[in-house]
Amino acid sequence: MDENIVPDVVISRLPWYLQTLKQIADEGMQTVSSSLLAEKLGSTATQIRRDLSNFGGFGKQGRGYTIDNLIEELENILNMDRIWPMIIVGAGDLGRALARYQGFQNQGLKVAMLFDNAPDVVGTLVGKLRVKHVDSMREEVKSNRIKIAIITVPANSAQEIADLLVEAGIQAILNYAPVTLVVQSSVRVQHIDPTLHLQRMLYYLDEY
Amino acid sequence: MDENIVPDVVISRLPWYLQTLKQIADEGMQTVSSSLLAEKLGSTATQIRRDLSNFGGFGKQGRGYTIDNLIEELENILNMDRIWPMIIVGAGDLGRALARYQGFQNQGLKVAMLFDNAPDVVGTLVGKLRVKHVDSMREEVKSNRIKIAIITVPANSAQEIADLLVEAGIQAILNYAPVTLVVQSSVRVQHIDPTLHLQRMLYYLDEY
DNA sequence: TAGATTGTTAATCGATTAACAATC
DNA sequence: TAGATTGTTAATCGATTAACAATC
Repeated sequence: MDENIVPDVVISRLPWYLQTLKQIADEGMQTVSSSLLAEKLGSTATQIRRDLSNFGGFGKQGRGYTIDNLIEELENILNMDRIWPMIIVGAGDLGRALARYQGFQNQGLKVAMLFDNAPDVVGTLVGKLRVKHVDSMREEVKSNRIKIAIITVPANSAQEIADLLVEAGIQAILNYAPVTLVVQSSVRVQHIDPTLHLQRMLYYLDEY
Repeated sequence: MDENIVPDVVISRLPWYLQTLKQIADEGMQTVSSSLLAEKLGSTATQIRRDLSNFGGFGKQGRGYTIDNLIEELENILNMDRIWPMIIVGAGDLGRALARYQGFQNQGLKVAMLFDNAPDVVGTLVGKLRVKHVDSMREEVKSNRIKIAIITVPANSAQEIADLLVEAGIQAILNYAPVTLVVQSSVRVQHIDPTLHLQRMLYYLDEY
């Protein structure tokens, strides 16, 4: 009973499927075949079917998938049956933009608190959130059992913040600081760095 | 003469290596072994050596790699020997944050222009850039031979903007809109979507 | 020279794709 | 029923890892 582990590559594609399914639903469709979905995603029908089959048979032969049903199944798989409170650490341009971001709505996610350490920033209002001091962060994370943190502090303090967060019980980190964070393997880290994404594409650019 | 194609997985790791090498250089070190670098990256020595060997032998047996030299080699491979001008489309919270972002400095990248279509935004100043109207975008991209665009417009207009950009000659798109863009295969797209990254981690979270 | 570490080959592992019987 | 499309098995493809001779 331990070879039922679903590969992380598969997991990483589920939110992507979900996003496009919701879009198709908005367009008023009721069902999709794996091949239609593949077309919208720039993926392949076989891969989608194989990915989904890790979790059960959600489709019907000859008919495809009921969109609303598949959306619900994916949301359950991804633990989106509740709203996960998140904290943002760093109330700079990016941290504030993320605090105001509307895109987390209906995605099982919600920014609950925003922290910084600059005296002139702490106490100011960002959207509906008042910036709290980092000194209170450990306690807030613990007592509210918060599991997810978004780091938008400068590169040189990101690791320190990450250590503090992990110690306080954070299990998932979305890191916007341009450094590779080192954490214990039970903690998930996703690194978003525009520079890295752009440089990766630079390689393929024609000279002019 | 066509089986010298380096896999994209390898290319995607080079900016990551570069980032950490620069960091190590800042700490005053002169050389690194693949195993030390691997440790800093949470990668493996073998993978680093194999990745680099796609481009030549940059190290010396028994000694490792000269950091400055390896940085230079990677920068050349990634076409970072010049500064690539980029445009940002969408001057919302995120677009403005990116326009002011200092992290593109010394990375071969520079935000050259910022576009929007809202009358009350066009003409305003963001950092040192004045927001231009989207109507002039096609012409600006063409005449300045700009190859890279960052899209931060709402989901429902992202595909339309992408089509326009590709037609104007853009070859690389960093997409922050929460939709999968469909473009011809000669154009590179990287999708940055905090929701997708977060949901991917949700799967692994403990219940409480 | 002896020790360390590279670059590379061969072995392993894992992920994608093709194909098709099952079935709506 | 006939046609369409799933879920799954087996084949292929590609990427990672192990191991070691070459060499600084």
